[in-house]
Amino acid sequence: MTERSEQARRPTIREVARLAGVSHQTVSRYLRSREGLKPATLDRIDAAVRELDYRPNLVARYLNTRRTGRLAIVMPELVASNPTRILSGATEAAHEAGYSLELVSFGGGIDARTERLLELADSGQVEGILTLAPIAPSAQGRLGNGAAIVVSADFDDEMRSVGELIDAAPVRDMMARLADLGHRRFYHVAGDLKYASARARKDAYLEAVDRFGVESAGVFEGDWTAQSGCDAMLALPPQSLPTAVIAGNDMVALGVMRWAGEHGLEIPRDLSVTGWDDTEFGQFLRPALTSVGLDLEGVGRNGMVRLVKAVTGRDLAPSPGPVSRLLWRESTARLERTP
Amino acid sequence: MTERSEQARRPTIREVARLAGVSHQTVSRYLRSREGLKPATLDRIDAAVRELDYRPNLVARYLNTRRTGRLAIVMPELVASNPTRILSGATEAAHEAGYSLELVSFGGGIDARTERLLELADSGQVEGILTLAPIAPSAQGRLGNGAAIVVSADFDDEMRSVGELIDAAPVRDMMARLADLGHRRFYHVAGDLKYASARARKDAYLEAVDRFGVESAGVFEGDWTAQSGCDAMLALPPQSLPTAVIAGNDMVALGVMRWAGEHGLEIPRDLSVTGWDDTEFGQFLRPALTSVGLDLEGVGRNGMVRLVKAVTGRDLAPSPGPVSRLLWRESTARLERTP
DNA sequence: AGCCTTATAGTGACCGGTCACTATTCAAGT
DNA sequence: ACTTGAATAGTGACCGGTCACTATAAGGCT
Repeated sequence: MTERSEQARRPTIREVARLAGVSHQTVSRYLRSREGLKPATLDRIDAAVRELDYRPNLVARYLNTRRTGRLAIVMPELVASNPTRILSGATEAAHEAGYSLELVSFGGGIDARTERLLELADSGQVEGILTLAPIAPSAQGRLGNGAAIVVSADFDDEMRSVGELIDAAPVRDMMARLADLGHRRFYHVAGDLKYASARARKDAYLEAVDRFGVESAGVFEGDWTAQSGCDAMLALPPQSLPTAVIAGNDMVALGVMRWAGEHGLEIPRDLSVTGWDDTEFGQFLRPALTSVGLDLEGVGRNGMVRLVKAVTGRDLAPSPGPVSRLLWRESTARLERTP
Repeated sequence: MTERSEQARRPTIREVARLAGVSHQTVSRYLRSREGLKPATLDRIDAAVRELDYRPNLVARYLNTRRTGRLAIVMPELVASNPTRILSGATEAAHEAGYSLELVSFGGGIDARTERLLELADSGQVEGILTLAPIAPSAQGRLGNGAAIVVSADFDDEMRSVGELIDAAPVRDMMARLADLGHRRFYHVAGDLKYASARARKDAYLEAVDRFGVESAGVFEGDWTAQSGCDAMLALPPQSLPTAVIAGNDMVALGVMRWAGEHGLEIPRDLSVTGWDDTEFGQFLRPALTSVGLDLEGVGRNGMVRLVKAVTGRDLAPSPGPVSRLLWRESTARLERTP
C-alpha cells in the first residue's frame, strides 16, 4: 500500500482563522494554550480545525521558538551490539520530559561522525543530542551554541569515558567465587579491545589473577563473537587447559561451550564458563549460563536524564538499580577433579 | 561530559553575506550550488563561512523548499523483536537516495499510533514515512497531502499485509524433508498469533500435516519466547510425544531444546527441532539449530526502496536475494527409533 | 455615569532561509 | 559606437508559525 503525496499544501493557521472568523493570532493562542479565549471562540476554532483536518507545522513553529520538542540519540553503527534496551530506557526518559526521541546512526570514522553530529546540532532540528559514540577532540571548541550535546560512551576510544557499562568489578566477584570453588587456572576471552568495556574487563581479569594468586592460561583477543570463543579455545595447548573461562560476553561464552561439547568436555564438571550481558538465550542454554546482568535500560535512561538536564535544566529521576549484577547459574560450579 | 547550550544564536546567511561583502542571496546561491559565482566571490564567501563556522539552518530552508532530506521509519514498539537488521538495510537504501533516516517508535494501540503518524506526516519534518506497523483504516482517507507513507507490515493485524516476511513456505519444505526422514508425528509451537507471520506459519503447518499425511500432536499458542517453548512441551502428555517440533522461531526452539535436555531426550536422536530467523546463537548451539534464514536487511531495504519511489519517483535497486532460505543443521535428523 | 482594570482579540514584524524578479557588468556581434 | 545577451549579483516578498505590542470589550469601583 503506497500513498503518493500530491503536493496539495496543508491548511495553515490563517485559513483556520478565516474559517473561524477570527485572526490568525487567536488561532495561534488556541494552539499553544487554549487559555484566555472565550468558550464561543474556542468552539468556532475547534470546528474549523476539525473541518480542515488542520495540524500545525512544527517546522515553522520552531523558527521562532527554537523548540522542536525533539532529542536525538546518535549511535556509531546500527549493526553493532543490539542497542534496543538502551534505546528503550532512553525513549522512556525522553517521553517523560515531553520530548520525542529520534535515532540517528552515523557511519564512518570518528571525524566524519563528529562532523555530521555538529551539523545535526546546528541544523536546528533537535534540541539536544545524546551520543553513544565518542566525538573527536577537535570538536570540543566548536560546540556550545547549537543543540546541547551529551556524550555517554561505552564506546570511548580515548579512555575519557564516563560510561557506566565499563565497570568490570563483576569480573573480580566471579573469579573470587570460582577461586573459592577450587579453580586455580583461568582463561580470559576478551571482547574487541577497541572497546573500553573489553579493556576494562581484561584489566580486571589480570588484576584478579594477581590478587587471588591463581594461574592464567592467557588472554585471547576476541571480537565479541561466538566464533572468537571457539577460536580462543582452539588456540590453547591441549595439555594446559584452564578450568574456568571468563568470556567477554554471552556470545563468546556460547562459542566456548560449543567447543567444549565438541571436545568431550562437560560443563560445568570439567570447565566453568561465565558470560556477560545476560543475553536472553543464556538462561535457556544447557547448562544455563552464569552471566552479568546489565541495566541497559538504566544506562539509556541515565544518559537521557543528563541530556534533559542539559537542555531544560529539569531533573529527571535516574535509574534506581545497580548497573550490573552477577547472575550465578549452572555453567559455573565447584571443581570436582583436576583435569 | 556535558555541554550546556548557551543561547548564542548561530550566525545566519545575512551575517555571512555582510562579512563577505555580498548580498544574502549570493550566499544562498553559494549554499545550494556554488555555480554561477565568480571564483573571487566564492573565495570571499568561503572565508566568511569558515570564519563564522557557519552551518545552514535546515529547518528554515525547509519552509520554502519542503525538502528536509529526511525520511522516518516507524516501529510499533522498540522492545519487540530485534529490528537492527531491518534498520540496517533501510538505512543503506535511504542513504543511497541521499536521505537521512530517522527512527521513531510509537507506543500505544493502533489508533494512537496512527494519530501520531499522521501528525508526523503533516508536521513537515520528514518527506516520507515507512511504517512497519499497520495504520488504522480510519486514517486511509486522511493521508495524502503530507509526507508520503508506505506501510510494510509484518505486524499487520488486518491480514492486508504485503510484508515479505510472512511467507511460510519453508515450513512446508522443512516438514517435507522431515517426513522423508521418517518423522510421522509433529508438533507446532506457534509464535504470538497476533502476528501475521505466526498465523501464516501455523496455517502452513496445518496444511503440511494434511498434505503429507502425518500426525499432529497439536499447535501450542506461544509468544515467541523460549519460555513458551518449554511450556509447550510441558503441556504435552508424556505418552504421546512428537518426534519433530516446528518452533515459531529460534528462541522458542531453544526452549524446546532446554526442555528436552531436562527430560533426558537427546536431540536430534529422539527429537528433531526447527527454529526460524537464523538468530546468531543458533548455529553455535549443541546441536546447531536448523532454522530459516531471513534477509531482514533486504526487507528493510525493499520497504525503503518503495518509500524512495513514492517520495522522489526514483527507482532504487531492491534486494536481490530470496527473502528466506532453509538452513539445515544438526538439530534435525533421520528418525532412528520410535520413542 | 465615568474611570480604571482585566479579559479577549487583532496588527504587523520577525525567525532564516529560498523564490521570482530586477539590476548591473562585460564581452561579443553588427 | 551601440545593441544584445549571457553571466553575475541584488531586492523584496514569502514559507507558517510566534512574539511584542496595540485595540477593543467587559466588568468593578467610586
